[in-house]
Amino acid sequence: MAKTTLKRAGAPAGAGAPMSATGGKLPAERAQARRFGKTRSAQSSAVLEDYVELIADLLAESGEARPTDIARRVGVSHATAIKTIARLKRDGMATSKPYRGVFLTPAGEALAERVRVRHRLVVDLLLAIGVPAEAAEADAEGIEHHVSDATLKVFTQFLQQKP
Amino acid sequence: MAKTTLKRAGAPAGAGAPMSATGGKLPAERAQARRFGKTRSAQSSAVLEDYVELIADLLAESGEARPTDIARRVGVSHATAIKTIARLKRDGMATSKPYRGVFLTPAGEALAERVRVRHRLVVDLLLAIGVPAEAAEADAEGIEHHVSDATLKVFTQFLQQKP
DNA sequence: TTGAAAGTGTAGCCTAGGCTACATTCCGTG
DNA sequence: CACGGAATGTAGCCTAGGCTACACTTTCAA
Ligand SMILES: [Mn+2]
Ligand SMILES: [Mn+2]
Ligand SMILES: [Mn+2]
Ligand SMILES: [Mn+2]
Repeated sequence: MAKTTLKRAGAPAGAGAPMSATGGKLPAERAQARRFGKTRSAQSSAVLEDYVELIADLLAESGEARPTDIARRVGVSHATAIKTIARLKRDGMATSKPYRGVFLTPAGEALAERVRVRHRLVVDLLLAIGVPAEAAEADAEGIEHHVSDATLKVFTQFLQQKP
Repeated sequence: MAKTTLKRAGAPAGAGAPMSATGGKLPAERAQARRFGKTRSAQSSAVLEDYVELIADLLAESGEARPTDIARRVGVSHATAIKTIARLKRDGMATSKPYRGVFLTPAGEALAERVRVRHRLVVDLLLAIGVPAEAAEADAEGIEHHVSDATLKVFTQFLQQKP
């Protein structure tokens, strides 16, 4: 086939930092990988966080949290909601008996409270810098799961000094 | 078993708004479901957006984007990277031939540019309100995928008036 | 020039989180 | 008190996005 032997481009041999032969992987690369990993891990708790927050809301509003109500509010089928509730139970966040609605364990309530506070803080910050209400609510629903404690603290300070 | 017939709690009959019998579902419920749906849809493009941005970076830095480099930067196995690249190709964002590295289509380059600008804007906003650099970088990696155009515009305005 | 190391690709497995279809249970009315 | 409709639960299917193990190709150094 006489394929022309293509030399690999870039990074010839001693490109930039010598990387000290400690097994490769420059610190900048590590840092980026760690950030992506953090994002993945935050994302993996996002759905459960939203469910716990929502269940707490329903319990506070009406005294019960039924799968169908949860499903309608989240916008998924009831079968999907029930499977997610099963994961919550598996993780010790919720309890339920057949046909009897869902309740939160102490761990679940604690998580719900943290998530609720964080949600409100994110919305308030977006509003404070001028984001329209509906966009703030919509964006916060995704953003909240990626806001670290350090960033959350800064949000709080910003909101205190502002008004 | 003599299970006491538990009456369902809450929402007795005429709770709050009459919901007009148009098939149920109060507007507030709809709005919340729509927000959750938006979040799900934003999330589903997140990984592909990050890959496209990263591939553009690698191409700019060194002229090539190889699966192993992508995998190392993202922090996943090379097999996972290759499968994601396959999705990018399926979606018309990238091209590649066996053993020859990955390139972006015009659509892929356009997406990369948008994602790059948005990423920077989110980081800059976090920095502007006082978030420490490393937290800003880490959180932005997740937040960016949930920032709407409306919110992005507000971020731009905020950054212009600030410094 | 050739062989070993590095890179690439494939196969197969797993979980999360969606869905539809169907079976079962509950509950308010007639 | 019996039904019929609503709610609940189960089964099975799908894709995304992780992983390891193994096979094949390329590249580079001896
Ligand atoms: Mn959320
Ligand atoms: Mn929320
Ligand atoms: Mn990202
Ligand atoms: Mn990014």
